[in-house]
Amino acid sequence: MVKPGGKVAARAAVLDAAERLFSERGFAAVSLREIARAASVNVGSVTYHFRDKLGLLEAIYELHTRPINARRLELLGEARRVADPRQRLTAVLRAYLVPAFSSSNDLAGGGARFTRMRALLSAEGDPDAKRIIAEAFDTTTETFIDAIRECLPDAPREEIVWQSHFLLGSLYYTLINPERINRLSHGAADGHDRETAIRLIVEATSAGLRALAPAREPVGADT
Amino acid sequence: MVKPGGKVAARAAVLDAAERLFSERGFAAVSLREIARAASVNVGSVTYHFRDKLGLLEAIYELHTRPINARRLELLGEARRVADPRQRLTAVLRAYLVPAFSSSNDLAGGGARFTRMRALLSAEGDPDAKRIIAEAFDTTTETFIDAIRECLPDAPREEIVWQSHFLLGSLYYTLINPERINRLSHGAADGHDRETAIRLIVEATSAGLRALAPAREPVGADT
DNA sequence: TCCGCTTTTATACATCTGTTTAAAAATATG
DNA sequence: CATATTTTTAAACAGATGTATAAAAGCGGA
Repeated sequence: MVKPGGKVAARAAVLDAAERLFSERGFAAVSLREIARAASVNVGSVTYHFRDKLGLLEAIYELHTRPINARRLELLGEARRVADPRQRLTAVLRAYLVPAFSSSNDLAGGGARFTRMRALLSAEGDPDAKRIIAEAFDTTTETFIDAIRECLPDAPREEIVWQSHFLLGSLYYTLINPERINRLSHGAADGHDRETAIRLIVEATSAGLRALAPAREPVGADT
Repeated sequence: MVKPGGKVAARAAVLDAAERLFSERGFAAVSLREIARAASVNVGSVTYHFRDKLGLLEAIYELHTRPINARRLELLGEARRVADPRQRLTAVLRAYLVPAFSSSNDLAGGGARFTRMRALLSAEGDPDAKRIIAEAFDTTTETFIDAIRECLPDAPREEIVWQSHFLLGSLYYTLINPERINRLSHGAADGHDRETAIRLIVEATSAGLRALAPAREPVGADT
């Protein structure tokens, strides 16, 4: 057991440095020695606290998975109480996105840094890492798919799956390559602007989702 | 100079093996010895033909960049001649996607394998690799953004940039994680089905784009 | 203070990395 | 065939990697 007040500053420092480096350059490309150096700690100290490089990754996941999912479900509960189906859909999508995107200042509580790390990890094929990633968020994702279906009863479920897949791809790619937005927009837009990113991903996804539902209203606002 | 008819089978074999391995596991995670082994060739032979690990990556890029861009512009030319703006938008998006997605059987001519490799590379932060990736496709992307603007004159350019960014993110994530579609859909959909993927990405993106055009922005998106 | 436990350190390990070298083999050319 | 060039090979290089080990240091409670 780790005694409170004991000299365990190293553990937190390693955890923070590892998360930062992993989120910047991925899992395989960062060495334990680099993490140790960044945390001003000996290499052996890393394996002492976390057993493995994979153990370190596990610890990072354990730190964030629960809070992010909890916050997501909390926001989802609020969203479900929105009466207007169209606004409800927006609220549901925001409930999914915001906790994954929001402030990374706190070590715990999730945030963009951790999500960026997950984006990089999902790209690396590392089979051992995949075991850790595996379905840490899938059940929550399914809950959201169900919530989306409640907003769009006529849309086929498979296509909702595709759309939410695109949402995640948009999120990940924006976290991985934000400067591409600045480049292609000639500076008119900023890819690091998280609020704008969330808003536009939500708008794009809800438009895509609504396009799935066979036109309910025969007359009315036709695009 | 490489004489035609010379025993340069090794070069092609290395190129193919490298592209396959890079597209499966990324750049940093694949070693030259692994590539050499897969191509039944000596390690020195790889550096003889390609100088570097980076030279190898350059060669793969040179093999695909031009054909893909040529095919894209060819299809774009056809798309621009579509009269109906809505159908034209769809054709423009397809012109962008199809060459990046289509058959990977031929070594040259581009395809999903090469695009998957690019998706992985864009995730790895490798600065040397970034130099090679840099803007091999950005000018083509700008051409497409202009073509989209012609279909949607009222949409602000920055938001078109964002939307095409999401399109690329959706494409990449689908190529990286196709099995997630199968998992979340409980087998009702197949993430490896390229035609469906193209169709749905096009539908989602055009819906998102069209949502930009008519209504004015409700300012200030607060929770 | 001394003791027992936790944490940190230095060091060593085998293995793998990208790259280079010089010799051997294969091929083309006269 | 003999020669010149291209291509392939085996071997070695220095450095980095993840991990293990044993000694040292730090610390809380008696």
